Amino acid sequence: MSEKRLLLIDGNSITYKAFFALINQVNSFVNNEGIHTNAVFGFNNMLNIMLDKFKPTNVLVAFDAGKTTFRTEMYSDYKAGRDKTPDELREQFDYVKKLLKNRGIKYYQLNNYEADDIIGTLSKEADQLGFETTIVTGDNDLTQLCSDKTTVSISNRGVSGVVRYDTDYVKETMGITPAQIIDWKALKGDSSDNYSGVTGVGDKTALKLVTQFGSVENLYEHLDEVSGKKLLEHLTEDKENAFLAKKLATINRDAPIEITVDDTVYDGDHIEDLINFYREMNFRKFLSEMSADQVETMDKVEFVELNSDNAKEIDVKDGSNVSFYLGIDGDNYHTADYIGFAMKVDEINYISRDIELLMDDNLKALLESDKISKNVFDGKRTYVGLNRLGIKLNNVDFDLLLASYLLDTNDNSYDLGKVANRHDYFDVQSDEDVYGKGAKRAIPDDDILFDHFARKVNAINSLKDKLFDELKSNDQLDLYRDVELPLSFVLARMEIAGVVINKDILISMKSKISEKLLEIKQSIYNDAGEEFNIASPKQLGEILFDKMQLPVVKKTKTGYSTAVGVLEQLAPDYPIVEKVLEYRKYSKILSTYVEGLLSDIHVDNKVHTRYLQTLTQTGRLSSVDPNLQNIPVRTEEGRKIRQAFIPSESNWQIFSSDYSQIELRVLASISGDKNMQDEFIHNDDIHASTARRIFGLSDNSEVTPEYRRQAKAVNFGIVYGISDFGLAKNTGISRNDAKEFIEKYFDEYPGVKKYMEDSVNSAREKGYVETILHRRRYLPDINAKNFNLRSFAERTAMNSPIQGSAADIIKIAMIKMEQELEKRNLKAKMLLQVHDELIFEAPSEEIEILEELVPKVMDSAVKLNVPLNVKSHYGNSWYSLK
DNA sequence: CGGTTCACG
DNA sequence: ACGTACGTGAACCGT
Repeated sequence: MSEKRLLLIDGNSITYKAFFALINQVNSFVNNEGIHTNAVFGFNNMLNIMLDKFKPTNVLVAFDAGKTTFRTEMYSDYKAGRDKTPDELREQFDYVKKLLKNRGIKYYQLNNYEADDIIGTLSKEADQLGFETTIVTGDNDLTQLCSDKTTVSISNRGVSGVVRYDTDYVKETMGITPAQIIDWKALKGDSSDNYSGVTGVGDKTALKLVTQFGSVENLYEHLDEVSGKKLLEHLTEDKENAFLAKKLATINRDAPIEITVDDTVYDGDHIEDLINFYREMNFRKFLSEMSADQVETMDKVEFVELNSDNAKEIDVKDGSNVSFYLGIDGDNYHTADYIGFAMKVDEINYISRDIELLMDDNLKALLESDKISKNVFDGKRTYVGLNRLGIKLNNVDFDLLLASYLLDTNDNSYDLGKVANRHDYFDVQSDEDVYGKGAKRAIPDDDILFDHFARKVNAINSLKDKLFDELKSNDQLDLYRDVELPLSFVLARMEIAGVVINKDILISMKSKISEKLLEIKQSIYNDAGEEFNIASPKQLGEILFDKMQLPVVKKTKTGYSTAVGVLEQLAPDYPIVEKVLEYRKYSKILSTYVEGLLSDIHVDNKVHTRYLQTLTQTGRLSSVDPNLQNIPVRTEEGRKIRQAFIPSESNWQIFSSDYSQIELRVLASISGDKNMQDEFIHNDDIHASTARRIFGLSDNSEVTPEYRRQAKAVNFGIVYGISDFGLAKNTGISRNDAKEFIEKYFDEYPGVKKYMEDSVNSAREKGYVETILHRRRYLPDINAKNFNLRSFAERTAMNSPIQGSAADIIKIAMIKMEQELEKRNLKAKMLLQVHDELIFEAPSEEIEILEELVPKVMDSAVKLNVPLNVKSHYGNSWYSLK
């Protein structure tokens, strides 16, 4: 890389691009003074990418000075007819310039000239001085400036994706030199700049002419060589136009600018001003990304290092409140090492790396006390971490992570610093900034670590009142206090309990399946005539569709699709495809479930999953390390995996209860649709009833399995926020049929139709939708101009309250269930939750009790306008539930 | 690290 | 005309 690197940015063009790339969020990017900030934000994003990639020594951003330039003198309609700049954008130009100032970047504009000319003039000087130059812009005009030393990056997708043009690239893609782009534009004109070239000459013809004649001048000297009578006529008639257009298209590389490359030296961010500016703009993202330099601008924090002596002296009165943070080095808190802890008591921050201090009587009693309340970040993590030390965390009042997630499901990072930043609290950094990331990650020395920990407990402590106020004004305090907070500890205890896995079963499955796979693999190689990686969609596609010439059913962005649906269509005619399907099925079972599960077994022969309580956008849980919410059940081969999930004691059983059609029942209840409600109240077969309605059959008539299957698909579609296209694609019926089904459905269930419309309308007005317990999901795209984004938001508006309310219901059931087990002194333990299903282990003699108790608790968890229905099963393993 | 595939509700 | 079913996690490929 050259020592001298100049970055030239077309300020107007990039600001425009940034504004329209983030147009959907224009209303969520508003600072405290009501100024829109989306273009400033997008501009800065682009800047970060270019600075990082190009590491320039010199930078200049050029702006257009005004409407009139030497080009408008030449041609008064130059750039006429352009849409007026929106007010929301106009107000941002001054802030882009402020941003540049604070980032230590020069900018320049010159009366009578466009940004292009400034860039052209400077890049010429830079070329002569031996600079390596990169020009960043949003439009293609500047590609004429490409040279050996100068490349032009054109942003396409939003502002962060760029296409890089250098001389070779221009030659390769267009077959002409960068300078000839001027001649090309002279002939074809430029509609966005509002000048025409030669009538009837577009991109293609212009390119042909330039390739043949080299320049406009040469073309007009050899008009006799032009083929085509019409074309010749047009060229002759529009000669003047062509020469004018060439002048307009030519960037002036000798503009009378008053700066030189020497004036563009880049000296880096003005940290303090930049932080203030980011705060003024509400740019939490950039603030949180700032380097350790930020620490210097933050107030100093005091802390006291704890040791075995002063730890005994901490005296906390009953009725008081402390903030506590337990540092664990990694995601998996069941096994990861401890880093240390911090505790804020009466405005004093106590810190230590010595985790054993927590096990001393004094601190242990404090954490276990039901008289002293605690504030934490991620109570579940803290509970499990302390449990490993034999400490039972008690009386948690505030969980920053949980509260933040309830306020906005997007504020769900497991990094305390990032979450605090999102609530405008900036006196704490993210772990990534303090520890580094990837291979460089390391726990720092005491002084840095203690400072960071002290800031963490400060952040927890400081945000408590603010977040409680916000929960209250959202009407979400009950959801927090009665559901999510108690649930976090129910989940902690389920995770700690774990599930016993019979290793021997998995090991024997492993050898059987491996053998089978070897067999299938050989047979596939035989059919293909060569060996290849069957697991590679690319290689498989080449074998099937190139070498063996199978008909192509569907393509993906990157090549042939080899998804199940595609292969299933081909399977009847091509034995190799059938074998590939077999291979896929067994290798999935082997790698994800047999080998995957084996590698997740702890020393106690159990798997201890982690439920992510603050991840999903709907309020559901998710499960990781291992994911126990997607253990196979639909095919017999896969289902056998469940044989390995067994009770922890002999003579115990696995017991499971699940809600039937909980989402449809929720829909019937919240939509108020009388017809659907009646069907659930009468305990009808809902899919059969739907079939009778949409196919116009008489009441109580037999419903064929095919009709029922289609009606079931429609019911699913309704819950997902239906579209005729989606339904057609998923069921294989025609789009017209799908459309008719949906119309008939809405005729028959008018309450459902109204609910769908109301959901979308309410989302448009409020910007969010909510569940029966006021769980919120914000939908910023609901008013988007982009059809795709908007449609997606609309379907989400219909689906999220349904899926989310079902999640609310089972969460309440879980809390009540744990209480009931305790109250009745049962040995039974709740182990797993799979969205609409709770799984327990219990001594055989308790099964009878559970059969009555669990459904009772589950179906009375929340009072709906329709009954809930719960079915139970039990057996010796998760496989053999009867 | 994004794309594809496939496991679940 | 646009081009989609809702919500997840893990393994693997290939850049």
